[in-house]
This record gives sequence, C-alpha cells and structure tokens, in this order.
Amino acid sequence: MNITFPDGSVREYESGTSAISIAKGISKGLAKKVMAAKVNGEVRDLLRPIEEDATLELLSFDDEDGRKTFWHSSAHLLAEALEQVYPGVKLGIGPAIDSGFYYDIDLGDDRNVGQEDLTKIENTMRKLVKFGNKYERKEISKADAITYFEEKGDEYKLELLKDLEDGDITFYTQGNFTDLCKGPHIPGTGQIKAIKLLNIAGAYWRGDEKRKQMTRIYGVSFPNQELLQAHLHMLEEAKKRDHRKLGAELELFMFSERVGAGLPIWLPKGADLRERLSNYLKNEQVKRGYQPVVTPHIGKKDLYVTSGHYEKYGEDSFQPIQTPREDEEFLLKPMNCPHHCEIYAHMPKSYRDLPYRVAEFGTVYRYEQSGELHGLTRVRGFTQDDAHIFCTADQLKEEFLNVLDLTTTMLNKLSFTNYTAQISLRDPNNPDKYIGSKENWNKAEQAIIEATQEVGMTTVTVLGEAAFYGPKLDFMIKDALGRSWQLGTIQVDYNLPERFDLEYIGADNEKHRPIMIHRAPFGSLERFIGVLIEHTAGKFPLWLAPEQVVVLPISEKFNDYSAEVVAQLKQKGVRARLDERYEKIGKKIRDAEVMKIPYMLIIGEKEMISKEVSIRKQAVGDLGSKTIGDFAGMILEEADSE
RNA sequence: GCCGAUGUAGCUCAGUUGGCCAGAGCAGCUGAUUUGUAAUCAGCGGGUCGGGGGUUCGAAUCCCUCCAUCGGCUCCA
Repeated sequence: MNITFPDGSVREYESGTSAISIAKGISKGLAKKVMAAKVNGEVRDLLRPIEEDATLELLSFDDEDGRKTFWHSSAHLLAEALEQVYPGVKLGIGPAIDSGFYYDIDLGDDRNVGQEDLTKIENTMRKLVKFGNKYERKEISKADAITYFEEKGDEYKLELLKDLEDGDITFYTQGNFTDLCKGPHIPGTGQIKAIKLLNIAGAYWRGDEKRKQMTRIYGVSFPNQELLQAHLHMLEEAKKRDHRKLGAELELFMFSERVGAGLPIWLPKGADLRERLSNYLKNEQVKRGYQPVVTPHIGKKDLYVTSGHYEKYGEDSFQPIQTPREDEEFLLKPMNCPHHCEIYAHMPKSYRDLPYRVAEFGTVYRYEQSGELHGLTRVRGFTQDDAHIFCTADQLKEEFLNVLDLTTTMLNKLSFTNYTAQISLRDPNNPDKYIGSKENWNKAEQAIIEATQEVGMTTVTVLGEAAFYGPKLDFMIKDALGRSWQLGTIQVDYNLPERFDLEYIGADNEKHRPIMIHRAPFGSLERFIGVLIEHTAGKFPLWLAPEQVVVLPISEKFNDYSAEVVAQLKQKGVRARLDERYEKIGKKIRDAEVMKIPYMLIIGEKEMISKEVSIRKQAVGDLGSKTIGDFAGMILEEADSE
C-alpha cells in the first residue's frame, strides 16, 4: 500500500503495517515522540494496522490532536488508579480537555475524595505507569458490552451504551482496566512520565442539573517532568496577573461583605480608568450617530411582564421592590432594553427617523447564582455600555456592519487581538426555549452570518447559545487562566418590538415593525476592565504601559547609571527621561513604599486612558519584571503630564 | 443553587492531640540613618481569630448554622 506523508512524499509499505512501525522505520527518536496518527484525516491509534493506501501524519505531544490523545489516555490511567484506590467506584466519562483531562466518578454516598487523596491517587497512577501496559483496542458487540458493564454494575456506562450503534463499539484495555471508548490512545502508559492531579469538583452527570452530581477529578500529564514543571510555573505566573489580585494591589476596586457579594466598589484609580474608557466610547458613539439617553434604575414590574423578562427570570432575580401602595411593585432593572423601547415609543416614528440609535451606560442588577460570582467578570451589579438601534429590515445589515466595526475598532485599540467571534444560534433540539416566530429567527440568524462573512471575520458558530429572544454575535476572550469570557455582544431582536408594539410609518404610509439591535462593545465595564487588567498585566513590563517614566538619580554620582536605565526603558518602548533635580529626593524615594508611576494605557496612537497608578514595590517584584525591580528605587512620581 | 476547599492584624502566614493575657515578617506611626538595584536601626500602635449559636471548667482549635472567598458544575436576559 502507498502511504502519503504531509510533505507529499509517498512510500510503499506492506498492508497491515501500523503507524508506529512506520515511525520506527523513519527514526527511533520519532517513534518515541509520536503519540497518535492521523490516517486520512482521522486520528487513530499508532498500533492500529493501516490496511490500504492512505495519507499519514504522525502526531506528537506538540500537535493538539497528539496532546489530546495523550491526555485522554492519561484519563484512562486515572480511572485505573481510581478503581484500585476506591474498589467498586462507578465511572462516568473521562475526556481530554484544553489543558489536561478529567474523570467523573460516583463513589456512592458514603465515600468522597478530598484534596489529600489526590496525592494517593497520583502515586497509584505512577505505580501503574511502571508496568508500561499497552492500550489495547477491541471491537465488541453491543450485547457483549452491555453484559460486561452489567456484571461490573456500572450504570453510567450502560446509559452511554444505549446511544451507541452495534458494530460501532470499541473497548480499550490497559492492565486491569477496560473502558468503553472510541479512542484513540497512545501505545502504552509508559509514555506518561509526569502526572499532576489538580483539583476536585462536582459535575452533574451529562451536564444536567437535575441528575446525579458526580465527583470530577482534574489532572494534567506530560511526556516528561520538565514540561510539567513549566506548566505549573505558567499557572503560578498566570495567578499573578489575576485581576482580583492586581485590582486590590493597585487599588482599582474592592468588594465589601457588608455591601454585598458581587457588588464591586470602584476606588479612585479604578474609577479613573473606567471613566476614560467610558468617555472614549461615548465620544466614538456620538460620532457614529448614537443619541445618549438616561433612564431610571428601576421600572414597574409590568414593564418586565411586557418585555417577557419577568416570566423568564422573575423568580430567580432580585425580588420586586414594594411601595406604601399595596398594588405597586418595582424591579431593579436587569437590562436597559425595555426602557429604551419606551423611549422609541414615546413619539410616532417615520421611516425617516430610522435608524434610531439610543445609547446609555446603564447600570443593571442581576441576581447571579452565588457560586457564579467571580471578581469583576461575574457580578450582580454592573454597567453595560448599552445601546439599541431601531431600524428597518433594509437597514439591518448596514447597522450590523457599523456595530461590528465599532466593536473591532475598540478591541484593536486596546490591543485585544486574540478574541473569538462567536455566532450563537438556536438549539435545534429545544425549540420551546425561544420566543418569536420561526421566520424572524431565520432572518436574524441569516443577517448575522452574512454580515460577518462580508467583513471576512473568522467566526465560531455555536448552536443553543442564542438568547431566548434572538441570535447573537459575541466577542469571547480568555482570562489569565484560560477561562473564556464574553465581552462585546451584538444581538438582533425581532421580539421586543413585537411585545412593545413598536412601529414606524413607512414611505408607503403604512405601519411597519422596526427591528431592534442590542449591542455593547465592552459588554460590561466591570468584566471588560477585569479582562483588560489581565491582558495588559502580561503584556507590559509596567503592568500598564507607562506614558512616561522619570528616572531620578539619587545623587550626582548615579547620573551615568540612570542614563543607562533611561536608555533601557526606551528600548522597551517606554517613554522615559532623566530628571536631574535630585535635591533631597533620595529619602523620598527610599521611603516611598508606594511609587506613583505616571502611565498611560494606549488607545490608538496618542490618546490616554489613565495617567497614574500606584505600584507597591512588592507587587512590582511579583510581576516578575526585573526591569522594574531594578529601577524601583529610582522611579518617582512625575507631575501629571496630561 | 450544587460538589470540593478556604476564612487568624492592611498584606503573607504561624498557632502542635482544646489550656497561661493570640504570634512573626512586611505595611503603618515616631525618632535616628542619607545609604547602588524591594527589604538600615530603635521604639510604638494595630486582631470581636468571618458572624451567630452550641459542647466544655476552658474554644482560633470540636459540633451546628449563616456569610464571604477560591476551584469546578449548572446558569448567564
């Protein structure tokens, strides 16, 4: 048979040769490194024989598919260890994830896994590795598979089997452990040289809140110890960039138990940063034809009954506010759209008034589940950079494109380049979750897809992630630890105009229904700034790019050294200068536990977001910036240069 | 909300199987020191040991409960 390699070369092998044999034939080093094989585009076991002509790509740990195969195999090893440590344990699923693997287990009611047990499990895994067992693939009939798990008493695997077709079922065995698995796997456990179990969590079986909560054990593994160390080091470094830590250290924001969970309080420096971001966007929006409006923080309950939000979220939200009148109830506003619909409706609209764009930095309150609260990125009170555009069907695409442009401009100016644009559509299996007609949904989904294609934006489409009233385009970005957060959002809505009976008089002198676009380039200022902190912290040596660093020599004899420091800073793209007014500043520098460093966060070429930040000497050290650690004693506050 | 964990001074942490008035470093204040890469010296102030309840002669330590935080799950208008 002929095997075609990625470089286009073709070699001939006997039919039935395995990928590992082919790798060995090329070089021993390669055979050691390789984890899986991509045969005709399908990732497969190295040990599995290749029967006929095929393209072959040998995957190492450096390839995503190779890495995932390695981690998936590690999950099986974890399961084997778990069966040894906890006899009778029932197993759920154990896949590879972006940074490691996990296994879901059910220990029954009388046992649980604690943090200290992880070490024990890890050690068992290491012992098992020493046997160097092979991962053996076996095709099995559905009936035999069922018998196997019935005897084992593993109801979860039996449930998984129900959804599988006979003839399409495979088992993998290594050592004393056999699992239902479609594979692929690495050749043997011996390759798993470094293992670390990271944490334990509860996870609902099949992601369903109503079903049994299993114990999930997360881990990560590597083909050598150095890679593990590097990974753990990376995690440590990422923690230093955590906005919750930096926010406190840099005195940007705080939380108070007395005020309440999830209710951020902005300190002067954080408020300053926030103001600058807001002002930038407000100006930009006015340029683009938005009209600022202001609406109250509460609204009558009836407003949300009309919008449909009360029915959907009323029970699980902040409860209505009572007034001395018995029949009167108000809600803290959980979104701005209903208020804006009322603004649209207050005067009759002509087609000449459209598109009608109203913008408001509106603070909203949502009672997020307690376990969901997370620094600034998931809070109960936050400010949306909200705006609603009411337009005709003909204007929809252009408006959508304009919003797309505003959002990407914004992100680019703040150096966010690695975002994912996610198109969220309906879940085809769950049509009752959504309100609005099928035709309107189709139109809205189409508009988003076309607009993104038109600007050549790379998008990811996810079914079932749409809002209950319409599809959306979200800008997702990862935090320091790789968790994904939704920032900007653009949502097409055919539903609210219907519910509020919004209309305009067309050129035909007939009444028509406008289309509504909800959009927020930042999403919320809270979350945006949270993520912004984590991104800039990693990017610039001074946490935020300094506008200007003034180096003050302590005495004349340090002039040369200081000049050197300035040169180094300049080389790093920092605007720095030497200040020779050094009278009496030595003591001031020495005693300054908190250094004031004038800085700016660059928006585009010249604009400035914030001018000053205090950096504790210790925090500077923590950021791992030798540069700053080195200069710490010599940098002093410069008068505001704005 | 659920699973697992955590909560001792502004920060980082110590506090042995429940037992003398709860400790340290850093930060703060006062004074001295004017010194080359965060961390000179001396002194001082600062803690309802997350809140409440209970067990006990005695609780930071054991039990219950609530709150908050962290890692996940579910959720996210």
